[in-house]
Formats: sequence, structure tokens, C-alpha cells
Amino acid sequence: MAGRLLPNERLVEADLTRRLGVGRAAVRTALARLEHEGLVALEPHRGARVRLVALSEAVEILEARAVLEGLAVRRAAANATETDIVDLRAILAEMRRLLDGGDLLNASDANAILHKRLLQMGGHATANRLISGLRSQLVRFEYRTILVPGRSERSLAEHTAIVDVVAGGDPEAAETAMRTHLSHVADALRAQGPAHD
Amino acid sequence: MAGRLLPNERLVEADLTRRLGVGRAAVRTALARLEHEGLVALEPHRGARVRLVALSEAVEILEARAVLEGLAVRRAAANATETDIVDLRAILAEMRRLLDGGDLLNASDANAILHKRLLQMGGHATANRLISGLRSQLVRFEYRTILVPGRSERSLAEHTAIVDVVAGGDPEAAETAMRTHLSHVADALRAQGPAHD
DNA sequence: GTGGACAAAATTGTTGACAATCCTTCGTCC
DNA sequence: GGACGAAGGATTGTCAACAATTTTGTCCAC
Repeated sequence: MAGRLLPNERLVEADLTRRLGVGRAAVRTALARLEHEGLVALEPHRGARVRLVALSEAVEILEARAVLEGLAVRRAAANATETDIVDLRAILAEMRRLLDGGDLLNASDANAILHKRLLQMGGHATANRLISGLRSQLVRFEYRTILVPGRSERSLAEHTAIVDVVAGGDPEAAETAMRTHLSHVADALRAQGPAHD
Repeated sequence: MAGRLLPNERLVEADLTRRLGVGRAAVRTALARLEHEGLVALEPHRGARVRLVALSEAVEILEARAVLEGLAVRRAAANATETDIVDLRAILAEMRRLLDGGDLLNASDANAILHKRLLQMGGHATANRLISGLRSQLVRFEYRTILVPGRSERSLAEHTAIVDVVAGGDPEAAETAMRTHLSHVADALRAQGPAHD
């Protein structure tokens, strides 16, 4: 996740044991878990390798996230209470402030917080579980789109639109807003990615 | 999956080792995997228990499946070749035949085959992976809806509608058809479930 | 110089034993 | 009679050693 390991780098259990100071069994279960999360490729009798998620795969994952978050935000729109709306607007204001200050990194984090809050409001346990599983595969691309010129402003506009329809209690419109938002993120990734990847 | 284990039954590693004739490490990794698939609850230092997916959870899972299969079938509609369409129609004809013969169980299996074929056509690796993960949690409910009066006929009609729009190459309509179909399955589950659960 | 057979090294898969933790039972005290 | 606490048993978590497998390196024939 920190990007300290190279793509396709071999992960030898004995090495990890030494580097991390834990037993081989622990390393083994961790690798199995990472395999499930799609961050490690695990071949029988041939060991573990760092798995690089390709850009095309990242786009696929974003598509899946789009429909799942659409489902979650649909319920969020139906469940939204007054205090929820206040929270969401506060996050938007914070994003506005960070953007004006040119702090793109923290703005991106606020972004993530907004999404998390919406998922929490939706209370769709299954969707939330699947989404958090997908997110781990996208870490490598997390801060990739913020450098696309004008993307931050459009992103804020899209998030504002989402919050507006959620506040309005319109599930249908909420799902649509979320899906268009994430499809734009995918577009930004596609547009900026190939040069770097 | 065979329903041989009771809900909340404890799964002691030593017992499983004896019953299955494999080492404890194997049992352990299997339990970790089943935990990820949502079939087993795994608490630290307290062991594993059979996890019963409640009806309400099954409905949630169906909702998630609905949006994901919607995504997949959207691409299936875009990719569909002539031979694909022929295959799909053949499966529909088989379902018609089985239904006329009163063979509800095999009709339900044909149902699953149709869905699988559509997913394969879509070629959305991420969506397919997530869906197959969800399916394992629904095995307990798989043959639950076929006994609802009139459900089989309506199900066939819905599947026919899906194949029609996929054949027509209309992604938007394909997604809609799939989502309405699976929401009807959820309705049937809700309607028939509470008495049995 | 290339390809195949064989041996050696490295690495994973598995087994068994030990330590840590939790639950149950029993005894004691209030 | 009930609450508290300690000992015992059962179970999970971890570690080290052994077996199985793959990969690498070497030798030899062509």
C-alpha cells in the first residue's frame, strides 16, 4: 500500500519472517488474506508475488464500485436525517477550504471521508463490505486523478450534487449522481493514466 | 453448503482435522477462506462458528448482486455475438421444456446456467468475482423461491425479456431488465421466507 | 553452441509440539 | 443462596522441524 514493493517482486516467506519479526504461520495467513484482497498473487508451490493492478483493471474496479456505491447512496438518500445532512455539508465546506488553500492531498482525503460517511448512512452491510474490499486494490491510483487540470473543481461540484440530492431524499437521483461521479473519476484515470503506466 | 451443519454450530479445529483427515493448518486456512466468503464467523481465540445468513441479509446480498449483474449484463449486451444469442435462446428453450415437464429443480439449475452464461459474455472480471463470492452465501436460499406459486412462469418471462434486450444490443435496457428480475426474486424470497425462517 | 538429464539449492507445504487464551467448574466467603 | 475468585480443561495461536516441490546450476552428448 505504501508502494515500497515493486510489481511482481517475489515475497519469500522466510524473508518476511525476518523483516517483520513474526512467525512463518502469521506471514502465511497474511499472504492468503492479501491474495483474497487482490494485492498478492499466490501460486501453489511457487510462492507469492506482488500483484500490480493494471490501469484497465482499476477502471473495472471503479465500475463495480460505481454501481455498489450507487446502491448504498440510494439507501442513504432514503435514510438521511437532519444531522447527517449537516455533517455532509460540513465536509463539503472543508473540501472547499482545502481546495482554496491548494491543499490537494488533504482535499482528496476529505473526498474519501465523504464517501465513507455516505456509505455509513446507507447502512448496506453487504455493499459496504464489497466496496472496502475493492478500495484496497485502488490505493495505488488514489492520488492519481487530483493532478488532472480542473479535476478537483469538477470533483467538488459532483460531490455537492450528490449531497444535494441525498438531502432532497431522492434515491433515484442519488444513485444516478454517484454513478456519473465515479464514471468521471474513471475517465480522469483513463485520460491521465496511460502516460504513467 | 449441503446444509449438514447447524446454525451457530461450533467448528472445533481438532474435530475437523479428524473428520476430514487433513492437518490442522489446512483446516485453519479453509476456515479463514470461509470467513471471507461469509459462511463462517471467526472470533479471535474463540474459534469458528457456522454463520447463518438471515433472510434480511439474503435480500441485501440479492440487491448487491442485482447491481453487479446489471453491470455485467450491460457489457454482455454490448459484446453479444450471434452464437451467444443462439446459446441463450437454447437455454431458454430448455427451461421451457423442463417447466412443462414440471421439473422445477432442473429448471432452477438452467436458470443458474443462463446467469452464468450472461456473466461470461460480459467478461467483467471484477463483477464476476464479486458475484461468485456472493452466490456462496445464497446457496441456502437457492431453491427457496421455486415453490412460490406462479413464480417459475414469471421467472421464465423475465429471463426471456433479458435475453431479448441483450440480443437487441441495448445495454441500458439489459441492465434494467436484470435489475427488475433480481428485485422480483428478492420479493419472492421476502414473501415466502418469513414463514420458514 | 544448444538441448536434455541429473544433482543441488532454495522454497513452499505439512506435521507435531508448545504457549497463550478463554470457558467451565468448583470451592469459598459474605 | 448468591457472588467472587481460583484452578482445571479445552481450544486457539504460534513456533520450529521435516517432507515435498520447484527452481537453479552443472555436466554431457550432439
